[in-house]
Amino acid sequence: MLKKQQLYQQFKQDIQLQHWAAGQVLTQQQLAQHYAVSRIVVRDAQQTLLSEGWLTAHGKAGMRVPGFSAAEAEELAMLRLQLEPLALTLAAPKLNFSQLGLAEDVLQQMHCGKALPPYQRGELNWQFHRLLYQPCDKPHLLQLLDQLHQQVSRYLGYQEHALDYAGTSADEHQQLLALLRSKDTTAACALLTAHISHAAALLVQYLKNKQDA
Amino acid sequence: MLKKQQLYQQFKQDIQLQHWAAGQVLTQQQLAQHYAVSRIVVRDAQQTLLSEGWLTAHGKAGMRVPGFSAAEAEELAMLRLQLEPLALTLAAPKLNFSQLGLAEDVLQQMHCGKALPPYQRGELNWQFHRLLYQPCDKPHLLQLLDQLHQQVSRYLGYQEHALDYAGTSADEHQQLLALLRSKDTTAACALLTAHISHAAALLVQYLKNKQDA
DNA sequence: CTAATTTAAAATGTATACATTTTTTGTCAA
DNA sequence: TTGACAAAAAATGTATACATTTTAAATTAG
Repeated sequence: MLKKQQLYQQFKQDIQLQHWAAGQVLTQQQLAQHYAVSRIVVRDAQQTLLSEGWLTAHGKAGMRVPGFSAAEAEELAMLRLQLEPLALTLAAPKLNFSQLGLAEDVLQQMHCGKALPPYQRGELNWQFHRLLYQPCDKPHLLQLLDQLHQQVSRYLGYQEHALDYAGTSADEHQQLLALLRSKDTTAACALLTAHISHAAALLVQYLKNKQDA
Repeated sequence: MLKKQQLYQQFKQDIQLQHWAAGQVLTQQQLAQHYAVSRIVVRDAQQTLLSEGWLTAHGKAGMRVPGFSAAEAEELAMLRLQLEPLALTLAAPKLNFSQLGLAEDVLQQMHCGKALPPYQRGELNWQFHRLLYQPCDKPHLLQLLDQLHQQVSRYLGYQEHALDYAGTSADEHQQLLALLRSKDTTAACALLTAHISHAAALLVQYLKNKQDA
């Protein structure tokens, strides 16, 4: 596999697991040495991670590991609420049973085996949602959603530790599939909206508490 | 100035002016030679342009200059309509007169001097809108909008040649400012929606005609 | 002691050279 | 002729070396 991609994944995962502290400033050389690759490889991965929000620019030299805030979590939820129901509305009429089957497979992977690491859980969760939106056939919309979920997944470490949300989330996912199978697009979108709001509210609440302490 | 940024701007502009034909496949070496820089510089610019949609991937080697389609123009308009009124709603209450003044300055630059090249006209147009949205204080929303307008600006060459829209557009911009000055957020959003729809409809119509011919 | 300027160190930008992968070309057998 | 396979060409990935820019430190003037 390409070193650039290896580093990209490893580094992203390390940020999510908070092996690099929020606020810390990192240099290309530091990372090149730490991960035992040349600076070129770091530069390539860096640019991608910057554009995806896993890193933020820090003056002209260095990149900063971004922190977490309730305000940001709230904004991301707002944007999801603005775009995901739209995607589902467009996609629902075109969803066939084989696609719903794929989504169900992902769901099973997600909830049967216990104790998945956060990055894997987040990956599967987005795979599930993505499969439902895919048939909307709007590449730019799907790309924006991919980006948003990159951001959201930064917070998944928190959700994992703080919230006992897995059970409710599983139920909501199953209900969503049932509504889509019965072609009740309106109800599916309403449920999706509630699903996103619910998850976001818990996360925001947790972050606010943590902020006070 | 950094060569990477020089190349980034020059190349983007060349694509917009269709000096590189849509569908054409370009290699790093080709571009490095053509623009007289090293491949490293091309790689850096390439990655940015890929993530912004000015180029698309083409297998494992080479990058393709993307084409234009009515469907894509329609999708971009849909996304603008979904996000820009939201941004304006959030920003309008916080807009002060000095900010509105800045916007008016941009408008003057845009419509007084005649015959601006397309990339400059597009830049100013987005500067105007961006100034109005800025106070919403939602970095991710603003970032998504920046991206969307990168895409839209790819089409600006067409708008320039095909549509005699400048007059109407100028009027709508002035009206929008007036409504914002009088703190009529609702009306401003309605006008913004009409403004985006109007411009998009003309562009889509033009592209559909061209597609038939 | 503060602030400004100079100097050294460190970090990033860029070019070149080499390695690996991918694409194309050409050959041969069915 | 067609298709599979092998070899050559071309393109991208990666490392190293050097240039430029940026940051930090040190020095000196006020």
